[in-house]
Amino acid sequence: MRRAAAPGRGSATIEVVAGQAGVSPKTVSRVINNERGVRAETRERVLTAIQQLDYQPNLAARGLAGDRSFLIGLFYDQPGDYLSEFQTGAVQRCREANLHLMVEPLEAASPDVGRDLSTLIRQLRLEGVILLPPLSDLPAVQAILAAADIPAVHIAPMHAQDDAPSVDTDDRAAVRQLTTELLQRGHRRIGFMLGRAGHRATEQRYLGFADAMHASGLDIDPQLVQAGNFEFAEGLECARRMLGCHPRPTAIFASNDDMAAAAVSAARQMGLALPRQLSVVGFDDAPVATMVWPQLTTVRQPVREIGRVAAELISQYQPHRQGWPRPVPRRHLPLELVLRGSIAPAPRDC
Amino acid sequence: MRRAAAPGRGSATIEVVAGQAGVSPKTVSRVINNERGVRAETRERVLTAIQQLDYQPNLAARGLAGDRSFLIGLFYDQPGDYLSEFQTGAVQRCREANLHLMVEPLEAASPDVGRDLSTLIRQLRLEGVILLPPLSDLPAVQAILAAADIPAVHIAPMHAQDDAPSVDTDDRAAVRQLTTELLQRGHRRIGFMLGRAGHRATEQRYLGFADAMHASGLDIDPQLVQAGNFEFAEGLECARRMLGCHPRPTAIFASNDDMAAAAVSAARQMGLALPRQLSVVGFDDAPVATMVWPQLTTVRQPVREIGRVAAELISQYQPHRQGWPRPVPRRHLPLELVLRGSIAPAPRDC
DNA sequence: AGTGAAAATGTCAGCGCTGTCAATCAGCCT
DNA sequence: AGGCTGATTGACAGCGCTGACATTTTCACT
Repeated sequence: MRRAAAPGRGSATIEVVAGQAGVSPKTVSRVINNERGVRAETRERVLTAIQQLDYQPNLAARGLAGDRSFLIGLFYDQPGDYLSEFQTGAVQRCREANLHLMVEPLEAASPDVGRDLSTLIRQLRLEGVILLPPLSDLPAVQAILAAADIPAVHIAPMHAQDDAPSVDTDDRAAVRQLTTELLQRGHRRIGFMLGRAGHRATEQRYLGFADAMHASGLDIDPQLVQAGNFEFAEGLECARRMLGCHPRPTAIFASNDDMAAAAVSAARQMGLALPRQLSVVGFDDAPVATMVWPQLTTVRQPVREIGRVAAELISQYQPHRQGWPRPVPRRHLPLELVLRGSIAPAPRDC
Repeated sequence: MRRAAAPGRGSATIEVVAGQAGVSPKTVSRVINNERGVRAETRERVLTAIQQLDYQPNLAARGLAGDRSFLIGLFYDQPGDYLSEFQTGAVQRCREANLHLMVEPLEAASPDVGRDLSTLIRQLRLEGVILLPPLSDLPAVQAILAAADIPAVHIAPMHAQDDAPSVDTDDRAAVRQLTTELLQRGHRRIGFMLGRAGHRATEQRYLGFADAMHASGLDIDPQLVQAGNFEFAEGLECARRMLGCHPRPTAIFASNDDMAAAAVSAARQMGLALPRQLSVVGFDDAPVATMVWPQLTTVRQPVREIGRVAAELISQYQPHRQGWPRPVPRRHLPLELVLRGSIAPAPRDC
């Protein structure tokens, strides 16, 4: 039995469009889905009808009939600026591909991470997922995804999977270059503040630092390498420990801007004049980078662009062909060095 | 013709569950949708079958048959910490209600804001939307929503609509209290830095300041009220202008922490000792509040909780009854004052 | 003009649920 | 026991679209 149509809501159906264009519903469907095998003139006619009727295909019906969902999942562990920038980029790209993005929190540390993910995937029938670090490196997550045969794009994974595309930036080179800037300004004792364990960024940024030091024939004083976790409070402790060393470092490279800001703060509290007595470098070009004085020399990440690219990669997956194009796509996005007032030549008296 | 089922993907259908439980599919449907009129014992049997088969109803099919989408839209204009905290809370609540959240950027300033919104609503067939400021005050947006008959929850709207629920916090009272703290410490010349025009927060926070000043019989020096826009850079300018006044203010109340941090920075650059020569107060308890020295006295917003409540309100809408419960739900969430080192007694010599 | 192959278009069932309404059942009264 | 009422349950079509396959059209070439 035919029920009353919802009043006003929703738009015309595909049949109405077909009538208006003088073709069968199937042909309209072909046009909507951009299938080949429709004469240009016919396509034009259909498109016109769609416009005239302001027709929007019914997602649920398309999904049910075609066994699709048009949904991409974006999973994150930590809310924050990074996430919201990233998702803004990803949504933009999804719109162009006529996909939609479901942004979902997922606790990396929770023992239920697998079950939670699994439920979401099956409930939403996601066509693909994007994993933000550190989720991109969780074996439990990868297992679920593989079992469900869901394509995943990993953002800055520590260990790139052979069969999973990834997007990252060359943090190592950027840190190497910025460390070299410090070396060129005469710094020899440089402290390094590590990020949270288990992140690619943590590893790569340190390696870049080591690269530059070794290339200049300098040894790294283990006392001057402190384990932070990307957070300000921890950065404060690290900085204090470093600045308590003798001889004191003349520069500190922090793995992100929050910790760099902490270094600035700690130094100031110890009465040091910045940047004369201490140079500080950070990473991310976070808002705080321009909120401290002197403003931080840092590295700008194109976060929104990374989001855009991640969404683009997902849409390259061919479900019914062989899956990912070969070789599996990997994108490395360029980083931009941002030189600001927080670095200066090394003091003489050191 | 029956096509081959997708291999492995997806779960059992409602028919399989019905078979296992020895009831008709319709009864399973009743249980899933929590309809009344199912005997407790029958319900139990169905639930068991669902568990055993790990059945997940097909969203697309439910949507198509029931003319629903199970989707709530969250629209934002500005990415950032606020957004990502908010959405985390909203998603949590949505999960409990078996709804899903689509987070979508929408440029408030764009002339296409209406068209963009309209497309999204019709494409996704959203069942409700949450509007973050300043979208919550855009007439164009409200018109679209009303025309499409979509329930909307407004977050911190300037002008609460009679027929639209809203969630907000009593910024006015919080600022009044904190201003009083300054007054009690002997401050008389207090500068106030406004937020971006068009936000409820901007208006309410200023009113709270004015309340406290007037309650103490003090006049507000127009020179000491400067128009910022919630951003650090602008805050820096505002602070410089204020601190250039004679006599200099002994305290500055900024409408958010970024601008308060700017005030700290500006004061420091002018050689003032903080908090001895200048007290500073912010709002939000943003990360930067504990990254500057001295740490900012501020107001903590329960952002995640606001998100949760917004999602809860949306699910109170009764599409086929009279719409919103009466009176239209409005929630005011409590704010927490956070007293930190950035305020001190007013200096004598002023 | 006639032929065959490829291109374009159409037909129709069915995706997995839920709305409508009909059928059945349990409990209660006379 | 029979009849009545309200509570449960079931039968069935159809939501709007797309997959598989059938049919028609087009067009190059004989």
